[in-house]
Amino acid sequence: MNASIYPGKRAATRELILDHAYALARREGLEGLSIGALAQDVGMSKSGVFAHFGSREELQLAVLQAGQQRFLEQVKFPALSQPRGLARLRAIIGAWIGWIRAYPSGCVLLAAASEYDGREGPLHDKVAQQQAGWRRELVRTIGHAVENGELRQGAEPTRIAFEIHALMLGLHHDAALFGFDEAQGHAWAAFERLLASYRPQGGQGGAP
Amino acid sequence: MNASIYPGKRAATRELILDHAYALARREGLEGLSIGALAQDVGMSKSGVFAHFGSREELQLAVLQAGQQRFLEQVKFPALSQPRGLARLRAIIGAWIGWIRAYPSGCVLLAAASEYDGREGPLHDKVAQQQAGWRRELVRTIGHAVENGELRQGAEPTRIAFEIHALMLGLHHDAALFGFDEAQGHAWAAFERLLASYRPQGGQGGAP
DNA sequence: CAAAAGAACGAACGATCGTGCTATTTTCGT
DNA sequence: ACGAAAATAGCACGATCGTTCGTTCTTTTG
Repeated sequence: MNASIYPGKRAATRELILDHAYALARREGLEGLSIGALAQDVGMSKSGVFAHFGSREELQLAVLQAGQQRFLEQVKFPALSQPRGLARLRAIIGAWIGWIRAYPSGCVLLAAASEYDGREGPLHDKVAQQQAGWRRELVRTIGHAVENGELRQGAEPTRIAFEIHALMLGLHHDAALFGFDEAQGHAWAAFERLLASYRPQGGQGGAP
Repeated sequence: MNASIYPGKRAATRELILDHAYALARREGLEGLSIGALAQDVGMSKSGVFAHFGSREELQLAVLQAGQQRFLEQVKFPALSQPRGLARLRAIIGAWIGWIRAYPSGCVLLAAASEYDGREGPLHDKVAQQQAGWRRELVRTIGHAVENGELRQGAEPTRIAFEIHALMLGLHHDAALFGFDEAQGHAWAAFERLLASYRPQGGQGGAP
């Protein structure tokens, strides 16, 4: 009998390997991820693991891809149920904070951004593309909020996206080093203050 | 004849090694710093380099210490010529931004924070202590600004320090991935908007 | 200038790294 | 159930890792 469905064994064990690889990379970083340790963690031979990716770099790229998919599934997609604009932005931030709490030892994608920002090669390119893509998503949602009149006319979505992303970096940093709870309070308050200062009619700052 | 002064040869070559180690760690991260590569870079033998530190971990700790000293010399000490409060805070931020521009491939201390925040051991402790110490400095200077009446009474220095630190993390992130110039513009504007929203009488947000 | 002290070298260690190969086992269509 | 095909294991390779040890060169001291 053949109870297995489409994915087949190859894709299934590949997913299994990537699960373990993702967990390992969370602790050791993408650059600290070794095939030997991974194989032992999965319970396979080195060559068995290796054969699924063909090179260490391909494995690392696959981990990055898997991480991105998880991030989008946990942070972006749920927020799509909210109407475009401020509500969706709030949903994204909430889910993003939840994502950071779920991985207290650090987010693989962010760690990779820090590891590869100064080098060149496929890993750098992948990381840069991921970060740029996510930033674009943020900018688009903020743009919708401006179009809706939920944020002041003339507010620069690019600038606001930078500030929001910075807050999440700060939360990630503080949560890992000083504890999540206090950092979360700071981040939420800062986010609300940020929105307040970009509200229509109110607030200050921005272009002179 | 003995023209050499106090430091002696030992301390001198130790400094030389740390110079190269710091530069290497900037590219490869503290965890990617290997004694062999370092020795080749300095022009010494592996064992010669090794003898100066006794272990790789001690070398890494020494690099962290050297990085901290450079950071304080370039960012903190020059700002001490400014009067306590907002002026000194502005000087710190300016110098900090200059520090980030000077190391476009990434700051060793920040990279180390990202590398070791999820582990345990002496390196984690050192990184955590450094970050906590610097945060305390920020909080103190912001506290002076509040005492001076330059920031609104009741403003939480801890919270403001979180936001400012987050902005610098955002600048560091964006500068490395998307280019310094645009990121610098965002960071400066965000910093000024942040100060504006915490000014006495004006602004909004904060405690109800 | 000789003797003591310090610094750097060179070789070697066991371990692990990523990556090829060749068997062996497992899966799957027929 | 059997044979083709895919998946995994086993082994070996050169390289590099951190570390140790004994030797050699350089500096400082009496």
